[in-house]
Amino acid sequence: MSKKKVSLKDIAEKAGVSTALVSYVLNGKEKESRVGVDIAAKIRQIAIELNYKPNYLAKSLRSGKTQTIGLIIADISNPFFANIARIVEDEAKKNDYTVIIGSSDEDADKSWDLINVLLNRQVDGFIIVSSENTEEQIQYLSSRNVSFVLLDRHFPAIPTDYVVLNNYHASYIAGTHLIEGGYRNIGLIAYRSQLFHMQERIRGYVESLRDAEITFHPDWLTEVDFGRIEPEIRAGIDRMLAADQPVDALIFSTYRLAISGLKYINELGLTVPDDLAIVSFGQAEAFDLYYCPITYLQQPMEALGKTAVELLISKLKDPEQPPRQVLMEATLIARNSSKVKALVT
Amino acid sequence: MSKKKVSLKDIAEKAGVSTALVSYVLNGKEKESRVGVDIAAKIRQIAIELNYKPNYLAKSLRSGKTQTIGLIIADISNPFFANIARIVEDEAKKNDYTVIIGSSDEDADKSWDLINVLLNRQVDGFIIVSSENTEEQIQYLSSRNVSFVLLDRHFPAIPTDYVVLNNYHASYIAGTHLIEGGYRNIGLIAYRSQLFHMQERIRGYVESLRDAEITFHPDWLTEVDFGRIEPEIRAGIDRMLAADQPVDALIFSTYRLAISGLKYINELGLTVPDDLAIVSFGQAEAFDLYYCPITYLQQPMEALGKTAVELLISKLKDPEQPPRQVLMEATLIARNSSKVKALVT
DNA sequence: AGGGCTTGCTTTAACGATTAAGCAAACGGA
DNA sequence: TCCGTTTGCTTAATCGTTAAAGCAAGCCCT
Repeated sequence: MSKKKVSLKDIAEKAGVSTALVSYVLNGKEKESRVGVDIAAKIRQIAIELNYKPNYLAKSLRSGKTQTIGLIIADISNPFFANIARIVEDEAKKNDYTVIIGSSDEDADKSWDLINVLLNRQVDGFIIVSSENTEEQIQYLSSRNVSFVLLDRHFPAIPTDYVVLNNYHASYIAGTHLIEGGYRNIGLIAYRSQLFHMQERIRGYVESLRDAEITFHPDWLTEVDFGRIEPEIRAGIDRMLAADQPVDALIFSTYRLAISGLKYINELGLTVPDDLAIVSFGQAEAFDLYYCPITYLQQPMEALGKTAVELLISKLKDPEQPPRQVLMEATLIARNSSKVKALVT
Repeated sequence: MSKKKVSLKDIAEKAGVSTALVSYVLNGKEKESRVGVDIAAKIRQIAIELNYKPNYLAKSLRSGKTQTIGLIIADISNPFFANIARIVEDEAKKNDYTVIIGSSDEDADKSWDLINVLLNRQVDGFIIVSSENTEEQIQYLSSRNVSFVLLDRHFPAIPTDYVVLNNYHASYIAGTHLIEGGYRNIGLIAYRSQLFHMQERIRGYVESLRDAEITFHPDWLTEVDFGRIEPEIRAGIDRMLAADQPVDALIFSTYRLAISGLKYINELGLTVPDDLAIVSFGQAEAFDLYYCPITYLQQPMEALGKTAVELLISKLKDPEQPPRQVLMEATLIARNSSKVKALVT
């Protein structure tokens, strides 16, 4: 496409020098390479005149670096991840990196595909929001000495760089908040997943009950299959409400589960928070719009995204450095959906 | 990073032939290049053994093609665009293209930046959701003979390839739907924008009123500044409700306006649809979750994204072909927010 | 048998940039 | 004056791939 590009050679010819000199000057290596002051000025001048833009492909081929980061995200249609993507992109650009985003759609095969495509494209490193059953992919990258940072989710068994939420604590806070609001029979809806962040969310919830000396009732925990969210949430909520000790509050461990669950709660004609108090992970416009604004755990998205980029870039500079791990805290944004329980007199 | 890559040379050495032969074989040019059948087989064999992966950088440098598409989106945090991005990515991958996504955040300067970065990265072509005041950017690309397809928004004054919604008709349908539901005083909230798609949405609305012989009242139209959505929507709704002929129905011309508007309507304590019927462009989980599900104009996202990719790829194959324009229809999904007006007796 | 075609491969240049190595001219020191 | 250093530039190799051009051996045809 388009007009012929300006290359070093064009500048060299116009200046009557070799391409080497031009390269030295335009890369600020005039000192080390003993380039004459006047010719350097002339070269710079001509470069501007011709509006020279270096060819990244050639640069990359030579250097083996593409200044490109591969971002593999579990689900781009989730607004949380879409925002993370935007933040990562911005931050990367500030550091002169370009980001190639791929969505694995929570599918291990798609994730493999993406990794291979991006490796082929010679990305310098990865930021990865891992899906289920992708440990081997992470191991593979590790074994090939590819630089990467895990974001939002990590595998405790594999020593890697990562930036994640303190999911245990976030969940614990959510449980405690409801308990302090007078709710006693608190349910949790989570994904049926081996992913550590999900296990931690369950653990935090369970321990918040235990610390308040509330006996956890197995019926209060619904684990939902990723592929069958709708029906399993319905069944789960039904079961929770029909339990010996029916739940009076629900924690949703992700945004998507909350959306689905709230729809069903609407259908059932239940009122939030009188019939059922709600706290959810994630954040979304939908929560503001709900007739009763939803209490949610706010994740430090900016910080998560920025830190991931920082860690990766620092790793790219010095691949030998030991892995760094960052744990961040969520903030509970209390709203009406979890307001102090009305006394039943 | 990582182990040394396998190159054509490695295969050539192992097979005891020149790299040229290897290149011919692995590119399926054995016939034209008269490569011996047995040596071809041997080369292929070795390539598999060594797990050869071609170096895209070198290929691209040589060919001038990167098999990469730049996707510039007006706002990635908008779920509509995030979904479009995903569809474009999938479709591109099917055609062996990689997508680099950039969000211009509705900002012309950022859009310029992105275009330059991506041009420097030698993308083969662009798919662009234009922001306001970016005609000159489109003109520039045109004049440089860069291949691109406009998506969702276009500039009628510039002859380009594009794939957009029939915004006029969509808006007309929305208006007509409300009129048929018995609403007479219908307001529209739109962006204050010169972008053609927005103008068309306004035109469609106005003409739906005219065709129903309803006199359009200027107070019924609120145009909102992109940077000041919240306050201007509030002011606009206040004005519409205080008008001589207060509105009994509202059309939101984008998803984001609807979210903002509905929040305020909630605050005012108005009931949808009894106090105010609603129809909105865009689609989102939030609309399902609202206590009264929102009627919306469903856009053929799949088709939009896929067609854009198709047009672009076909343009890349033959850059000389005349521009093609595609107009798609929205479907009105009627729900409770616009149900037939209860008779006031 | 000698000229031309076919077959099967190699050589070489090129894409655009970087960089080690080389080389001539000018300069400095004793 | 002579040798060694510095200065200022060029040459050439390299990254991995492609493709035009070249070349030797074997074939056919008359």
